[in-house]
Amino acid sequence: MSLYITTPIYYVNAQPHLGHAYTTIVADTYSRFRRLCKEDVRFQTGTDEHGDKIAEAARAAGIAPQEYADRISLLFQEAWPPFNIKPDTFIRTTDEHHIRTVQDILQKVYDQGDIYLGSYSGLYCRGCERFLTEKELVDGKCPDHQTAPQPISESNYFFRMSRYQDWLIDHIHKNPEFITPERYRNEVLSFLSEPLEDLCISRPKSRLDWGISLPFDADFVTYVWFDALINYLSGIGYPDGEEFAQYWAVAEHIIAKDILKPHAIYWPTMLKALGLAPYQRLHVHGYWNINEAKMSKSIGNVVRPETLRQDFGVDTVRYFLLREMSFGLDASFSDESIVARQNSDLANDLGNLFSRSLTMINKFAGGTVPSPADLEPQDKELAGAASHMVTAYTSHMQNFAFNRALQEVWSVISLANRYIVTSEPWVLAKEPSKTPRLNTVLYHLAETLRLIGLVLEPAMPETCIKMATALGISGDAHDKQNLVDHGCWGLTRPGVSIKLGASLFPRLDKKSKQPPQPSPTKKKQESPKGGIKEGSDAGLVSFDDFKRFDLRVAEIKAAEKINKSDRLLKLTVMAPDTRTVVAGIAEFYTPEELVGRQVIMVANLKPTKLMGVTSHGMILASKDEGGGLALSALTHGVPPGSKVS
RNA sequence: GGCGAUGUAGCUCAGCUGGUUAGAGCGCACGGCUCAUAUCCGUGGUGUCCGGGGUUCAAGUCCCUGCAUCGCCA
Repeated sequence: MSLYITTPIYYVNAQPHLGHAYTTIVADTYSRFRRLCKEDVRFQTGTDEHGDKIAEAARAAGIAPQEYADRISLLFQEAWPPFNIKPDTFIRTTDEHHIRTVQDILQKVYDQGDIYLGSYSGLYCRGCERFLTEKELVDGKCPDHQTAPQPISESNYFFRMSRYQDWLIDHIHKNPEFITPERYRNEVLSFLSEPLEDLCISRPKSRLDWGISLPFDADFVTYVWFDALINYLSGIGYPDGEEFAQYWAVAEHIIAKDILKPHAIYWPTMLKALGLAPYQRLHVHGYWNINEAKMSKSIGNVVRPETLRQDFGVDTVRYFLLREMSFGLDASFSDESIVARQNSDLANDLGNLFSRSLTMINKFAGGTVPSPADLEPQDKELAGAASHMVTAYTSHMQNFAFNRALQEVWSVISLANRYIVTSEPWVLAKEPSKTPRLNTVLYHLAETLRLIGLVLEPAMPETCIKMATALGISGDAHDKQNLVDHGCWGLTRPGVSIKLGASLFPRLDKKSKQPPQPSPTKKKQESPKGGIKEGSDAGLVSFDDFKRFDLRVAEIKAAEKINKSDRLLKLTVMAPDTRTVVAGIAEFYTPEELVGRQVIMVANLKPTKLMGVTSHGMILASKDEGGGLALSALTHGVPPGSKVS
């Protein structure tokens, strides 16, 4: 069996964040798992580089789009190796080969009549240079430019997606695993219960020229999906590459839920139009919330994978992400929870089991794994549990239930810790007559650890190398380990020498209780020498605490009363991003006198809904005894978004 | 507005096709051990299983309804 696994290609309008890291780590873990099953795996990731957001960002940065794309793409290429992730291909939509493939496919689909010229109409904002949806409008105006968008219609090319709707519904019904988990399959089916509209796949070059030219009309470029999705084919050499022949039939895509529709609807219909079989499975995962808030640039709580890695180490991050999220559902990230996982699961349970077992083999058996003698029920129980772990783990991994697969391993770790307590090797070691019994116990521990180290390899490759090395399996022998040949009990050869090494995982100091919403960019490691006790001076906060507040200068761009409220005003501020803030100042200021003012805002306050409007920050003001109110202000104007400290 | 999901211990969650005193991990309290990374093991408590109604001999589990949160669509 082979496997072709992909992550989405990441859009180069942002740097890698926790979500990218999760998808990619899942893909890598699954790749490693299938390789551990002796299968042939091809793993692809990459970057998506065309489109108006990129053209715009490049313009803002004063460089060419290609240069901009090169820069950000490089950040993605460099992000993965430190996590022990080595994709077989890193594809870019600006690759020559990709561009040619997209054009070939467009021509083919056009020739067979599935692409036609039609007209597209919508509300167009000249300032934004794009169509806005009704939802984005504020009082019928563009929130960024305060102008009413023009209803215009323009010619564009469309893909006849609707033609394949019935086929797709049928395919999803006949293949229950086509889209998993089931909730997303249901969502897609529900969407498909309404007639599909054809898909607009072009943009006139007069508006956007950063894209792939349509081969049959040089006045247009391809828009988004007909470019991006095709990476899955161009990356393996469609139409006549050897790898395409080998891997397309076994393709599985991993995505986050925000791009479900393109992958579950556009992509299969595109493939059908091309006369290709659809992919095998689509695995859809949820979002990581940060301290219960959505991760977003405007809140300023974006978590960078590299920061995490430096703070916690690769395998702790990999383990945490796989263990904490139930694949398909949202999960929440916080420094506290990752510290808790590291301490309890990794340091106390696994690390300590490993350390105490090896120490005992070293002390009580001269540093070699002894031969087991007669078995007692508890030995059989442990061996049975370890064998069962391998099969249960395998089936959970197949189903993308990484958290459950890991739980299976931890139930054996916990059993092994109990096994030590009940068999008391340190007591056995004191009586020479008990040596055979002692040897049996030590052998069982070594063998259990070998199997644990074997199955944990996909999730924690680095740790497993350390474990295998300590147990006398090193280098080449370790690389050749697999579940098929080495997944059963009893393969450790008595007499093999163990090597003591450093602890697998250090225990981390628990940070003192924190209110939610710490600044995630902050380094978690305080100087251990600092020694300042927090909370000992009632009412005083440390400078570190203060630093967690992100205070910014916000310029008020628009203000309006919120219906049904006497006190609340809805403010649109620039800091420098545009965001909505609700302030309880309507009794003191009219909307008109506020526009243009600069005030001080708490920029990383957890968003909250007031009278139905979500507020992303808090404006600072002072209320005097007489009931008056004065807004915070600066002595002279500064660039919006400047930091206040 | 339409469709759907979710609501279970302080926290995070598991509870398949309805069936004995509702579970796990973390946290907390107490006890034990000393091989080990102040680790490990044992014991313990708390739950109107979101509210209300219904079906059934029996409902956290099915049906209706209300509330809350979230998602998709419009």
